Amino acid sequence: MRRKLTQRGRDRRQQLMDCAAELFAERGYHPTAVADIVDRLGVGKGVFYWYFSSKEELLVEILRSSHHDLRRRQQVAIGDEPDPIVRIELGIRASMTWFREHRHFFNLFQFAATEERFAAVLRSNEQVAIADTVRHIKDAIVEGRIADQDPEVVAQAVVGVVEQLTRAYFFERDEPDERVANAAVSFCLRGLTG
Amino acid sequence: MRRKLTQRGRDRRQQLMDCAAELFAERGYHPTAVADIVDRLGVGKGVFYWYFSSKEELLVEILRSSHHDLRRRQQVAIGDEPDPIVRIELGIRASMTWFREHRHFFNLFQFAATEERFAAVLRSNEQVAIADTVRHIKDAIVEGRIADQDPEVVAQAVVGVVEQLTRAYFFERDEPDERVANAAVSFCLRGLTG
Amino acid sequence: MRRKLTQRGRDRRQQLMDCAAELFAERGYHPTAVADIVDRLGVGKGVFYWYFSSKEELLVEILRSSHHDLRRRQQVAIGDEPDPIVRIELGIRASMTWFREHRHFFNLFQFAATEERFAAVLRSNEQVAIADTVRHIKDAIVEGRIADQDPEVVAQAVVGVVEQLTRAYFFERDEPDERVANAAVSFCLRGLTG
Amino acid sequence: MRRKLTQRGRDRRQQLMDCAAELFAERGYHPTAVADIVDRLGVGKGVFYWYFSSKEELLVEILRSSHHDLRRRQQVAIGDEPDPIVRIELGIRASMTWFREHRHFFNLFQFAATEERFAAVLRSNEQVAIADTVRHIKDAIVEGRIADQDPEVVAQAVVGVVEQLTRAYFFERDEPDERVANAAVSFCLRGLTG
DNA sequence: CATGAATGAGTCTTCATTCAT
DNA sequence: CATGAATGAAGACTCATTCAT
Repeated sequence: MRRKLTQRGRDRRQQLMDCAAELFAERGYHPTAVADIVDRLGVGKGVFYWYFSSKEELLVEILRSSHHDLRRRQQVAIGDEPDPIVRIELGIRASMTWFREHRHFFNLFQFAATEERFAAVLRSNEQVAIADTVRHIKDAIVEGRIADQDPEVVAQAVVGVVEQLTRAYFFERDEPDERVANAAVSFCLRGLTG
Repeated sequence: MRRKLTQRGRDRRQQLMDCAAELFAERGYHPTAVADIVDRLGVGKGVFYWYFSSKEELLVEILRSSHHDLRRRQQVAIGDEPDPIVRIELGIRASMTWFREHRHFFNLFQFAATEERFAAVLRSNEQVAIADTVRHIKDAIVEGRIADQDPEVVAQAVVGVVEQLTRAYFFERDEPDERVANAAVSFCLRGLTG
Repeated sequence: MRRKLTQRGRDRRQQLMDCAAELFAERGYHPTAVADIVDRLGVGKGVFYWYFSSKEELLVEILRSSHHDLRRRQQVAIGDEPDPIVRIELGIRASMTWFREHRHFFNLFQFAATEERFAAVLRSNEQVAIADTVRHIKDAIVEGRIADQDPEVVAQAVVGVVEQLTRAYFFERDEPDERVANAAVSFCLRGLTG
Repeated sequence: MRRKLTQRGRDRRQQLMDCAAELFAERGYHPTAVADIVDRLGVGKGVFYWYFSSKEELLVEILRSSHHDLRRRQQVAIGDEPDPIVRIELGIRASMTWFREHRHFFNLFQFAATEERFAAVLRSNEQVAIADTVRHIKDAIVEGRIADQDPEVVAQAVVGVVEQLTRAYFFERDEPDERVANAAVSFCLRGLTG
């Protein structure tokens, strides 16, 4: 399903992905029919299959591209900050901000984790995310800023905190950013440094 | 669909729930057909609809009953331990052990969170779990064992750490219990106490 | 798709096959939708998939079972006739009679030959038919009734004559049996004996 | 859809027909999409509809033009041979050679016979072929070379033998020409002459 | 002439649910 | 209680055909 696309083609493809991501997040992947997606865009069903070979492929693409986007955001936020602890903090805040602006992806990732064919994509995304954090943690250990511990395990713990607080406070209720982000940062940093 | 069941009836019902939970966890809720469930048990479709009024109700029941079971396990583990910090630790360890033995529920909870009709059940489950932890945290704050902070936020953080580490190390790889549980406990306690 | 069927079930299955065979023969396999078949029987679409796992499987079953039927007819006609030449003649006449009564299968076989997945079934059917004829021819050769020649090749020639005359005179026009059957028999016997 | 075509246009058109004939023969008419045809030639869909008004028309054209080709071959082979029996023999051999070199058409003719809209074309083709043979047979009867019999019926029989042997030995197995062609000829001539 | 894009009716197939026996 | 059978709406996907560029 690699096709040479004109600009118009690339735009359409993106429209489909955006629209689908929203619907998937709202109603769930399975309850959303391909017809729902194309109807919302006001195009024929054929359009969908011109750009994606299946509904499954579509979700995989969404998963991949959104992860790219999140990661780009983190890297921008971190810039070339020299202090590893601060880098972790900036990463946490950037992630929370991104999720708040893209809440639909949160649900989508959650769902993707539950079916093997999608979970595989998710795992490869998560590996990248963990590796990024691990790098900062290792730096911090080397600099003696935090205790010597398995960097991967604590990286996972940090991810867990961020995801849970994001879900609990941003989506289910509608809390102001700051307080929760601060709490996440301080819990994690204390967890890391002891 | 409240029926008076004989003992045999209650057993059948439980069989259906167990079997369905496994299948749902393996393949996902939607990809699992009612036919798959009854086929695995070698019974007719009528049996299913004798005990449950719909596939949806079945999942709701599974969600409720498994949460009950998890909570019972936590309470047994905690017993009447007087130290709130220790109670938190025991709760964390009990949860991780339970999930390790019931990994299929993990996936199931994850999925349930993604469709509103099930998410409601999950939220009410989670509220209970958070409330339990919050109680210990408040006690610890009162006793001056940990800093004064929003107990609910940190309770959520604890849940996030437990879930993420469980998923990452128990299911995706196959790590020995102890090391990960220890890491979870120490990260959380440091996060709490600073 | 092996299912234990009640008598009612077996009847339904047969109804579906008969009805489908007619439609396939009239309009062609592809142009006939599964919906056309079940509509004609006045049943729901699910019924079809209760008995056959796919439209493809249905045609394969039709092919197999109709060939069985034709062969049974030949065997009945031949009985225990001792003269191999007469056996060949009886076989030719029985085949032509059967085809005349089941003209729809003729078309169906013809179509089946054009798509590999069905052609395979057809080939295995045809092998049986050829083997039957070959047996009589060999007997005739042994008895010195016909010249020594490759029995399989002439068996194929006989089949070709029968099929072509059947098609040309029974279906496209509507000739009285006798004359054409006689012509087929005499052409073939002369072809065999020289 | 009669267009004045440049030389380049005529070539394109022929390319499309050749390519389509191959695909139709390999996979069948219905399973072959117009997209498959143009893809194989590396052109856009517009090209196809420039030269043919529909997929159906394309097959009809293929049928017609291939029959023309086969007939031309027979006429060349027969030349001005004076002996009608030899003319029949030469016709049989030419047909078998042509089919061997154009096996894809064999399948195609077979399919075309199964759907009325194409069968009509085929019938008119076949009438011509039968008429050709009938002419030779009549000549042979007049010359007293073969018995007086319905020339059309035996012409059909001859066609049947040729087609069946061609299919059975040239396509399904891969026999050397000569032996099978000889067998066809001698079976037919014996069938004719008695 | 040619292409990428679009259309949308039509196809096969699935599945939650119901029901006669 | 249990089963084999049936229902039919709904879903994913296809494809002949058309059209703007």
